[in-house]
Amino acid sequence: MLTIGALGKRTGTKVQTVRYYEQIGLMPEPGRTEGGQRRYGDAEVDRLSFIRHARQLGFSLEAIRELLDLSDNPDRSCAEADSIARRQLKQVEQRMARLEALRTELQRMVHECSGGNTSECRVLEVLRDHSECLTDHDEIGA
Amino acid sequence: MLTIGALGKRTGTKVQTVRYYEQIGLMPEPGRTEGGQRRYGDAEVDRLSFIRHARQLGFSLEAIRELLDLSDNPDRSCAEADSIARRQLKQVEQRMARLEALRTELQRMVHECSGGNTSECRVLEVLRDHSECLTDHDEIGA
DNA sequence: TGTACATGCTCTAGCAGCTAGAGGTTCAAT
DNA sequence: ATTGAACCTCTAGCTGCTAGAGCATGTACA
Repeated sequence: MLTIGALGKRTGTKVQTVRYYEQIGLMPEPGRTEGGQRRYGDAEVDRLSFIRHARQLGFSLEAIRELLDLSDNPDRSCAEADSIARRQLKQVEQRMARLEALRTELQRMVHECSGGNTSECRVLEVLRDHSECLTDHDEIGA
Repeated sequence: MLTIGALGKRTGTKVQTVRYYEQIGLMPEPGRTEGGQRRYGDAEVDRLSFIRHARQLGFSLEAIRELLDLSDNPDRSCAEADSIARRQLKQVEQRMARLEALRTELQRMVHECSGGNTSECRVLEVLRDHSECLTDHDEIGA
């Protein structure tokens, strides 16, 4: 049986985060010692690893909740998990496209800066006047 | 003179957001009517446009605070603004690299999924077992 | 058996960057 | 004078944690 600290170490999760996951119902309420300390077994290690791994892949906690639910019910259709993953993939691709545009704009700003004082700074000028931009980049970056 | 709503429309900013920027000191406290409503002039339109544009390029509010400060002092060195922009560019590039790795992993998961039920779902399997991954992706996506 | 001290506990508040709602007032047009 | 949209302040909520206060437990060693 593992303490919460040991569980955290095994899965690369902070203790506070484990308790947070329990609080929002992602992790089950574990058994306790007489003194009230949490003790975990292998199932919890697996579940938390799953969660962390999905987080690393950028899945939201809500998406992870769904995935865990699917994982707990082996008879349900794989198509649901697949669609969650596809949704995530699409999000990642959209973000990349956005960042690509931002990078171009930032590179242009930086390359055109030639020193001197701020009254003739290209970086500030571009920020002051949107019409100098090549792309739209209407939505917030990232 | 513009109302807060008109200012918002001109700059593509929600009214609440304008008030929020005022609260955190990014926007100045504007003049008021006798009844207590905010009224804005051209300077505020410019300043808010600057802020929104910088946000669209992904700058944090703290970075924007610095940029505005530089913009308000035309005698200071352009190098500072340049370095803020370079920092932002670097961040964008790092995020892109991270997303690139995530995309690869997600594509692999999705492509290997061949239907059926969740007990043999590749998506869930990959999430369960990190050792199946090609990349490290240790840090949280995005 | 005593004691030290790392680790555990709960509870609350904070981070970015807004957004939404309650409950009330002002402004401009008719 | 009246309507109704837009304004006001204040508070709380969103995601996904993280940090700290103040106290209790567990374990190792003498």
